[in-house]
Amino acid sequence: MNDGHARIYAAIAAIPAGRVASYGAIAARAGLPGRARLVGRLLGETPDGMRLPWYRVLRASGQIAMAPGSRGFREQSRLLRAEWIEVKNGRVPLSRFGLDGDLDHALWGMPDD
DNA sequence: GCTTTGACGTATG
DNA sequence: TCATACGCCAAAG
Repeated sequence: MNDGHARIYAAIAAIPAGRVASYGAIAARAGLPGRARLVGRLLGETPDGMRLPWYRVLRASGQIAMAPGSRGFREQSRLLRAEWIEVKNGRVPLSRFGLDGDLDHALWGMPDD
């Protein structure tokens, strides 16, 4: 695993519970602006057993990236709702659950920057 | 090596 | 909100 992967994993792991982030935001956070696809590809390769909140990563539109109705899609919806994140038609309102949304959570929850 | 593909993003109409 | 176009780049063939 290279440094880019490690930073992407770190960025994803830094998303607070009950919050979601976009692929682009993760890439930027990992120091790889414009490499949103790299984040998606990496998650596609990530084994299910990986201890990572992959389900908190959505498209910039708030849409779940995986095919509607697929196994991953339903699993992601389930995990999100388990954290009180609202999922309607495969989509999450970023205005409320995004990192800079209305909820009174601390941003990123990571004090190291 | 070249082409295709893809858990994406932004701009534009 | 939907569609189209273009940028991006690592893997797979």
